[in-house]
Amino acid sequence: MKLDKITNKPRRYEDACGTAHALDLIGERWALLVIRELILGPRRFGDLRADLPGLSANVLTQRLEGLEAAGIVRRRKLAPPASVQVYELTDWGREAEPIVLHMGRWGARSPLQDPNFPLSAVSMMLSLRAMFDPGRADGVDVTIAFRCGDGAYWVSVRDRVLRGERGEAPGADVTLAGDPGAITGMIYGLRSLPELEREGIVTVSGDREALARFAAIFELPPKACS
Amino acid sequence: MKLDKITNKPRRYEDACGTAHALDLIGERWALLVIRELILGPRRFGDLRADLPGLSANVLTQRLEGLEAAGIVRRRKLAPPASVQVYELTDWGREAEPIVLHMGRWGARSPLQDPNFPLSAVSMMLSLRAMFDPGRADGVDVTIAFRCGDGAYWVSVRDRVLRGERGEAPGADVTLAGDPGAITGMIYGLRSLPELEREGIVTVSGDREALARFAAIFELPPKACS
DNA sequence: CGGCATCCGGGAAGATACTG
DNA sequence: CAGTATCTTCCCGGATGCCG
Repeated sequence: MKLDKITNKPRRYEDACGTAHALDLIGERWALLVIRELILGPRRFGDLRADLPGLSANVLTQRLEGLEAAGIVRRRKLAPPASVQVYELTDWGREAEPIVLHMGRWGARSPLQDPNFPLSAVSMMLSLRAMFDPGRADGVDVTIAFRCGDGAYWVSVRDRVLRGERGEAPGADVTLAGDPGAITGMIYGLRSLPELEREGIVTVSGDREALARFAAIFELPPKACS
Repeated sequence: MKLDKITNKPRRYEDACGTAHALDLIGERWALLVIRELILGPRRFGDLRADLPGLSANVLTQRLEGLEAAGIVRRRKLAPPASVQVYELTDWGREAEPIVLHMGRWGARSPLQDPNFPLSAVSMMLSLRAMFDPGRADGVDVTIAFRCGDGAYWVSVRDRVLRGERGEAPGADVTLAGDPGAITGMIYGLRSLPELEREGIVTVSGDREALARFAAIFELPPKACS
């Protein structure tokens, strides 16, 4: 947390409201996006930097320190022979996920949003979580593997439940490789798959019918008329 | 919205993620608290200043301008003879309420929160909305009126549904007058009502049994062990 | 390479005073 | 009452360099 030079205490809103206190903890610039990148599991300093392009190293250090002091993030050293340091959410930190998802759904309705900016793989996964509607998933049973950069992710829909994690997919019907933003745009019906394949942005292998059934579940919320 | 001197465009995260874009819009300091104060209806510039001590006039002006440009807040001139200007949420802005409530519930679990700071009347009302648990409201039928400063508010529980607004209560069982923070602390069982009355911080008139049934519904979430 | 300290410029936040 | 103008403080973000 940021320390005030005079009082040597974190700068706060000095408001007993829980929302205000939450903003004391996660309201600083980049803080919630760091949390977003940690929702799918532990990550290294460099991973975070790579997925948050505008965030400089010193600010990332400050945020991680603040979030750790607040009990939201924990740093852990992996056992040898890996012996690398990773950052992960605490149990309570993980409970901030609904905040991230709610903000995502709400923000997606903004008329000012620009879908042409880069999208991290974690954001792609969380976007699917946020936009999943069990009412449209009737009878769908599909597992999809994603390969984005050197990261592997997967999602499955079954019994009207969506699951998704980082790692290798257990028996995927179809594998998508490419840019997360392009993949997400395709799933939401904003970009055509043949075109993306023709341009080499996305490659597909496996059951394309399964992919179509999966994509049919998702729909972007309508823009708020401004 | 804030404008960058070089590009003359608002400073953004440049991230296609909906969460990041939401932060572009409401992530600036004080923005979400301004929204919080508007959730229960239109307010005047001076009302907002009074309920957000610490927020200076120029920053409030900037936030209101930014939120208006984003389509979250609208400024409206009341019809004569009132003829005063008020700020209110747009339909889409009102949909940010779940974000505020989620953050409130989550922030209330922080071990670092200090309930001794002042609490606005709107925060008191939203806190009740956030902490209401229909499962504990079985058979409760109570309406409570609040008088905080010169503002009137009310809540009712009936058929396991909580309602609450600004204004005069339609047939309240009991009326509470005093500081919102003290009232909230009493409802959550953190402060004793007899003591608050003895010290003149809260005054009660009406059916005290109804108040007790109402208060029994509410319980603060456990602190996250840090 | 990963993590962190330090310096610097620009700009946002905060306090105060002032105006219609 | 509803803002605006001004000034100061401090945070953000970039660059650099140190150390394991």
